[in-house]
Amino acid sequence: MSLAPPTRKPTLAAIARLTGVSAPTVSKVVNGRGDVAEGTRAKVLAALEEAGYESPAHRRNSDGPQTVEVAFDSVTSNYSSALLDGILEGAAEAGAEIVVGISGSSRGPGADLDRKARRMVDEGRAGLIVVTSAFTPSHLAAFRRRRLPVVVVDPLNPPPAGVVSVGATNWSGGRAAAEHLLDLGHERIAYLGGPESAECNQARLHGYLSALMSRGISVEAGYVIHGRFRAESGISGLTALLALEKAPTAIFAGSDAIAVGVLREARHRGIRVPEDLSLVGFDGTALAEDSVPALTSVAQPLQDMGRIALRTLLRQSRGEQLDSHRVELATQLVVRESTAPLS
Amino acid sequence: MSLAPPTRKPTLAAIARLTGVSAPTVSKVVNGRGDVAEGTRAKVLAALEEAGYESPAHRRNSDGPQTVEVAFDSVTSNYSSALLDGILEGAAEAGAEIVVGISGSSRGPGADLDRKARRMVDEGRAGLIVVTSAFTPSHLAAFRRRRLPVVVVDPLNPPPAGVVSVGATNWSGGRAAAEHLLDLGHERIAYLGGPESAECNQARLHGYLSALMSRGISVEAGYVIHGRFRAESGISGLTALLALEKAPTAIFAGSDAIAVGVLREARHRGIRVPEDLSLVGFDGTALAEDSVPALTSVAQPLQDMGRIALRTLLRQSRGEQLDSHRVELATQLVVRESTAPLS
DNA sequence: CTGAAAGCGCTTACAG
DNA sequence: CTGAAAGCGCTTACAG
Repeated sequence: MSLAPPTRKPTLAAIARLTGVSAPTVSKVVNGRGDVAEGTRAKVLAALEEAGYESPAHRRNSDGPQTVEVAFDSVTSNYSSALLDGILEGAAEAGAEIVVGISGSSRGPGADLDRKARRMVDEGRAGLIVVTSAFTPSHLAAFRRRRLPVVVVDPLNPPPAGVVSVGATNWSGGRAAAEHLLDLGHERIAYLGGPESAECNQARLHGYLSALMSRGISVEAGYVIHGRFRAESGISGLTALLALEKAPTAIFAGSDAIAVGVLREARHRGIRVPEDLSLVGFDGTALAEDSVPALTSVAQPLQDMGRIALRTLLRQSRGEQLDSHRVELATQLVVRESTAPLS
Repeated sequence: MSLAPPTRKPTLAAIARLTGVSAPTVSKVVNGRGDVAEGTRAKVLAALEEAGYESPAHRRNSDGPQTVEVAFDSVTSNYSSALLDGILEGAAEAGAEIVVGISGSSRGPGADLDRKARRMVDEGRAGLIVVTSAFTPSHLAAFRRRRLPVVVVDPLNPPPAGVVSVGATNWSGGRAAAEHLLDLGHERIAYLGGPESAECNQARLHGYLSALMSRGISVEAGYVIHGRFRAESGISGLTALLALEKAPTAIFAGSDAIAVGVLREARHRGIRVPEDLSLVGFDGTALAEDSVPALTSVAQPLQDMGRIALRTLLRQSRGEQLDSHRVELATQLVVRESTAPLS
């Protein structure tokens, strides 16, 4: 039985003694080296956590404000801007700082990822917010090994179990959009979505499908088209829909950007919105309000999503237990000028 | 005669060898301890400087990538997004990192500023990019004292001598906009600008004035109105212009956002653009392309401006001499649908 | 995959 | 004031 030692900052050697492994092995775990048996790693990680060990890299960065890294796929969209605005707001409240980067979507995840995680530890990042990008098990491994918290906003794929994600009620939003069109008498309603595998896209699509099904309406062949969350996909999507034998009378677009593309192509072809074609967007950014006609759109609380993503990340970084691994904020259908009763 | 040693970072021990004192003594000098003879201290300091020794404290901020801080007044505009995109592009090229913040425009500059500069030094920032904000002599003092380089993009006021600024050829752009309208036969041309004191606004205004003057056309009273670079200023501006005895037949707006406001208010009032009113914007963001009718606008190369601001800052931070304290990139008038001959 | 041994750069305590 | 010696916390190279 030993007296509690004067509480000093635990050293690497102390952790070694505690776990019964050597100092070099602890060093390897701390620095995320690969050549450590999983069992050993787990044991050491637990002791590290328990004792509150801080690596030199961590230590030297932890005296200033916390720094959170944000990886966007692109920064030039109203969606990204609104989200960034919310993240910055949250950071200002928490006294944290934001480093912005573009996720190099060109390269596949690999050794690069490991380097990125290592760099982030070296620079003392509190964690990473990933926006509209894929988050794979190999990401998870690289970040978890180094105890870097991650929050994913609107992930492009279902993130591995245990990864926190923030989004909106995409399914209800999709359902609300379709119901609005159904209520206006439309039955030939198409869906022009983003990347097929994107989780938010899937949810919007299935919300739409469920609304149609519950009214006993089946979706025509060719009425569901996937692309990217960009105006170009709206242009090509409308073009494809008009080539169908039975063109739709209404379109639900998976994002405002897509809807703007539809609008542009419709104008180009002399199709009047909403007289000839009703159109609903998704996101509720300034784009929806500014376009002509103003877009009926399912609004996401993007600023709040950004703020909450930041706060959730910091909470994880402080080691707090989270209530949930998925935060979903309410969407709201905002009716403007781009939808009208079927004539 | 010894061969040049492989250039590694000089260690404390190396400095000791160089000066002929012991390592502990060098350590004392580096850490500013008092118990060192003045002569010894001087000798060691000189060697430290000469060899470019970096203390662990210093090193912790300088071994990673360079970090540049960017202060926006707001991040939710196409203007800011495009600029940020360029800045990030430049940072990726240079291996630098970007910390984004919103400049707290609410508080006046004071002791706060000094704190900010001090914090930036503590965190080892390479410098600061200021976007569309005021940069005053007291900023200059706070940053110069700490040898922190600063680059101002589209400053709201003429920055103090010696501060580097990046912008576009606003005067020529303003002149080009007005000449385009004059060429279409318009003579009653109003200017709806941003903040009166903003340098870029002044340049655009005077470009416009010079075009009118050189055709011997005088500007009606009330035809020049200042506001903010926001849609609201377009709405209020058009309202004010329509209340004049002689309403203009064409408007040159100081930004696309202002022009979009004009467009919205015009539509609201049943005024057709360009049939009843010709309209030219400024910036050439996605806003201009997406609005209906698509805006004739003076395009600024915002991405390039961002990239160049970043590169210029890093060059300063490396101590390179700059050729010029003002970098100006070319603007270009892009004619779209919002302008037509005077009928 | 593990750890004894050697080593790194720096600091401390203290004898002179 | 100075520096030989011991020590700190951590990492590296490498034998097993």
